Amino acid sequence: MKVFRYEIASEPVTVHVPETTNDLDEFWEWFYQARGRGPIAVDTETTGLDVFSSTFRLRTVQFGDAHDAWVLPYERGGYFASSARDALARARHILIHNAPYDWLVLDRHAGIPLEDLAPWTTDTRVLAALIDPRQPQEGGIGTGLKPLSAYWVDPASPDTQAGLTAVFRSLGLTKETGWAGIPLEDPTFLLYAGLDVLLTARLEPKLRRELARLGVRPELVTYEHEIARLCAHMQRTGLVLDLDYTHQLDRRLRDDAQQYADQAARYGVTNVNSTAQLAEAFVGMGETLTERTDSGAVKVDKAVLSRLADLSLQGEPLDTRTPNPLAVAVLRSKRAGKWGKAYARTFLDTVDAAGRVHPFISPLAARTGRMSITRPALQTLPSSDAMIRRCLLADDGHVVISTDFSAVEMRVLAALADVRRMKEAISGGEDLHDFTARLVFGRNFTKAHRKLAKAIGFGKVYGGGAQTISRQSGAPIEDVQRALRAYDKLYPEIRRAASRWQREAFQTGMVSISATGRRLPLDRDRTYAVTNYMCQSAARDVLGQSMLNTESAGLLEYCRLPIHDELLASVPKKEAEEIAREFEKCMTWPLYGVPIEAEAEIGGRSWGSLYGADY
DNA sequence: CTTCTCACG
DNA sequence: ACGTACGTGAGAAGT
Repeated sequence: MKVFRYEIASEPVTVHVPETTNDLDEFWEWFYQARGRGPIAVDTETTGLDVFSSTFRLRTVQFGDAHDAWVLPYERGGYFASSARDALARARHILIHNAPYDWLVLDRHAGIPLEDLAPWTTDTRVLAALIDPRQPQEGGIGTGLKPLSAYWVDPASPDTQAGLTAVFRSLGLTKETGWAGIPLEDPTFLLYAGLDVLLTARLEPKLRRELARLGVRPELVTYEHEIARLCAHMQRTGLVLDLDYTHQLDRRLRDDAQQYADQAARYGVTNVNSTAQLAEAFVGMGETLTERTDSGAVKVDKAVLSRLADLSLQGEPLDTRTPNPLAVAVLRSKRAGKWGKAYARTFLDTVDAAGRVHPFISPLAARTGRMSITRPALQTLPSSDAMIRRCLLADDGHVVISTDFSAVEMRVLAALADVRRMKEAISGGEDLHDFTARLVFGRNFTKAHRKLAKAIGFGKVYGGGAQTISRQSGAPIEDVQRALRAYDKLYPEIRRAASRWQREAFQTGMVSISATGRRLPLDRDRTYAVTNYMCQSAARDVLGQSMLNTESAGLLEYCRLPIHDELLASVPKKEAEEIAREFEKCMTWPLYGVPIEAEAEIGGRSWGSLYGADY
């Protein structure tokens, strides 16, 4: 047995590393005693983050409480691996920091199903995010184990990740190769592996106490763990990648980017992504660039380039001037380059051996509680063109279904601010922006009137003023100001609620979301954003509740991605109609008496089929 | 590491 | 006193 002694918060702690079968008997003795005393912290060390790649390996599984950690060398197999598996199966209450990752590691590489582990897990990262969702750069503690431990457990707690990176370097390894390459006997590796569970075990009671002190409802904590499990479930399922098409697309985009870069080079631009070079070249061609960025540099973005290229932002010819050929080439090269690299290439880089991509779905990523999806960022695929979404497919024999909420943030606003006439309009089934336009501009309102009514609705939800609404919608500022006054008269509850919320936020530095009891920190100099925090966060919880409804209805196996106001699914072709109605039912329910409604769209085999692609 | 740009809801 | 559009992830350049 290897034994390391260390000190956390002035208390001695011990890290045990079993080396023989006899050592494992000692582990089991500790395990049963510890299980009787309370929860057991669990962590894993692995070869990397790419859980679904064929080269991924599970190296160690750690167990611990506040004083003892046990690092089981899973990689050695045999009794070491089976002990880790048995202990996980017999644990009653498990603490994990960032559980979705370890759930999926243990599910895929230790044969412990997510379904068996998740119900027994408390995720300290979830607890921390409910206390303060802000990242360090936003003034929060962050949700990493290191900063949380430093704040709640021991200011001197070691940065185990940074410490290991140093060890990697001394062994001639890098941050990328270190996790796979470091010998299983390395003392720093083993010590730090043990410290992570000791810190997690000590973090949990502190976070629990703080949640109680803040009055956070236990139901919210439970709800967030359920949502985390559903997200992990979707991540495990993943989406089928059309490999042939994606390879072809990857090549085509690379060729396009190169071809248009070559065109740009004829005008002296060697790098289409260099705004400085572009600015210089355009000035040399006699163009005038007036816009500046925040830091005072010449702004050369898509809007500027499109104007020079005589194109609308959607890429349609405007016929207002002679198109600048450099601007046209740069727009095309940049788009092809980015779409190729960020999407097509990332799909191919992350696809597993079975041909599926498994994006990281982070259930509590944004400070409003919104979920985020990374690697690949499937929430941000281009929607103006089906070419990228066309890469992703429903399962064999399935079709895609996308079920969207209808104007969910406006409905949430109507519910939270109790907006009488808005609620009447929604309940009456009338299109909300039509309704608003009719009451503000009269019976014969035009399309432009509806557009302005919609823009004002957005302005309310985002906390914007007349100037921004005017800029965004293109309507003259006077018209916007007049319409805003009429809007406030029509829906007086919005302004009243907004100032009430702002006052609260200013006094407490906090926004509290009534539906779930979530609390969000808001800077005192940004209280204008309070309405957005309310709407965005409550809408996220509407999606969360709807996801739980889909599980209750037996639809979880079909769910693929949550996209803020939409659930993407893959369902058997023959049952698509029926299942689509089921999804709509799960996502249609009243929030404080306001109907939240959703509409399902059935596509073909590829996600792109919902965006105009044939297949 | 910061800035700029661009994709989404 | 006044008004402020919100929230993300990601690539590339430049410091």
